[in-house]
Amino acid sequence: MDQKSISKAVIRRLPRYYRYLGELMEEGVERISSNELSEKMRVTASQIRQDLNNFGGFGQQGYGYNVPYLYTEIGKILGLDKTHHMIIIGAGNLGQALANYVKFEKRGFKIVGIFDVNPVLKGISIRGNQIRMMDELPEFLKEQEVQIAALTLPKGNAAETADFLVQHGIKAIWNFAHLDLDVPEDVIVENVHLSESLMRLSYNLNCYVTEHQKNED
Amino acid sequence: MDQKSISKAVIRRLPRYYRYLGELMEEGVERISSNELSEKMRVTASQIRQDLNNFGGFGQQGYGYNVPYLYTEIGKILGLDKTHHMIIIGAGNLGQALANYVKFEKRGFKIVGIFDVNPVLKGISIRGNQIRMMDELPEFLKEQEVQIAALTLPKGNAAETADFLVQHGIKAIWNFAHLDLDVPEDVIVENVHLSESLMRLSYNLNCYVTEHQKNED
DNA sequence: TAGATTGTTAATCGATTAACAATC
DNA sequence: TAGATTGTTAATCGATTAACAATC
Repeated sequence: MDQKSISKAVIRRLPRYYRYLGELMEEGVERISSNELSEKMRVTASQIRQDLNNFGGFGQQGYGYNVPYLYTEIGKILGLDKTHHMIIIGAGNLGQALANYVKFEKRGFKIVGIFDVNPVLKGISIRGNQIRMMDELPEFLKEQEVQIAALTLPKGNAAETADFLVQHGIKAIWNFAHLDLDVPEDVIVENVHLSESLMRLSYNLNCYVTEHQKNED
Repeated sequence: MDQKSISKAVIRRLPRYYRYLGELMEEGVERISSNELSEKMRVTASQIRQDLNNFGGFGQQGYGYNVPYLYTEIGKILGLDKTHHMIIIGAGNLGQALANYVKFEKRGFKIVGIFDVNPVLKGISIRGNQIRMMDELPEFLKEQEVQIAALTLPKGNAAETADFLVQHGIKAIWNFAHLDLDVPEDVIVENVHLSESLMRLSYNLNCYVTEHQKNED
């Protein structure tokens, strides 16, 4: 499976397919055609068929797609059939919010540790995980297998901390800090830049107002 | 200014330009060429020039771009020169994390209210904002001008609450709930789907492992 | 002026959509 | 079998990159 060659645009859409199929399953829907799904999701049926066929023929001519089967298969593609161990670096508000977020665990993302540099936070328990100090991290990573580190730190310490994580074997960083991390090629970074998202919202708000005013002139 | 015709890909990149220009300003850099910036940001110089020229000629032949000027102009395009009033709907962990996030206010996003349905939370103060009950919202929106509502609710109540917000005049929703909102055309929705982001990370992790194993065979 | 670098047009590349033959 | 719907190829559309004339 040469998954590497699949375009980012397709990957971006996969979790959304997964979500809609999950909902259909909850509704007890057994099968769906690309056409029906296209109406629900407001994308073209063509795109759905193209996207799915990157990974193999999940459908059947004259029938459509079997919902539970397709759901499971997309889950496998996304690696949701495996358990991933995750640590959270930075036990501020956002870090704690992530740590409290129950649903991740349902999808196989298990939070096994929370770290911070602030001694005031030491030992505070969040859903069974006591906050640890950063200097315990190297030892911790020797004992535990951890695939993912969520980085919820102020910009100032983030670059340095990311280096530290990489040095100690972390291969994937879920980056909430407002900077682009510079990591080796084999380390995966997924960015969540909340402030950029908010700026895009603001841009569109701006647009609407100007368009609106224009029409009134 | 027919901003409506500018592609989403360009808008997605604008906040990143803004961030880099801000950093350059802090470093005291006065001017930068598209070439220098392209090396820093790891995009093509051509793309930078194309992107910026969607909004007008900010540069000067033979000189490049004036950093503070360009920073200000992109800020204006993104609407960061205006103050936006924001309310947070859902005072759970994520809602509280957003409410505590100081930096938004620096960019002109002022949190003026936090709402929840859980009476236990009533009156708790977060950075000067007491958590209010949802039934106070209509009154509140009559008195205050609010542009943006951040929706940090469980999926179950989100659709209904979004309708409620729209009915009471909210024109932009920053949606953290794991569903696609169905709103009138003139209402802006900006989605932050954390679980989808995590799935993309997981996909790439998966990929790397398989590629890696393949090479070892 | 000469050199540098933009703004902008043209060429390329990739992603989306349309069409239809294959097949359940 | 006939109807439905996929998988897949071809056509279109849009976004990115390259090239270069304009100009500071």
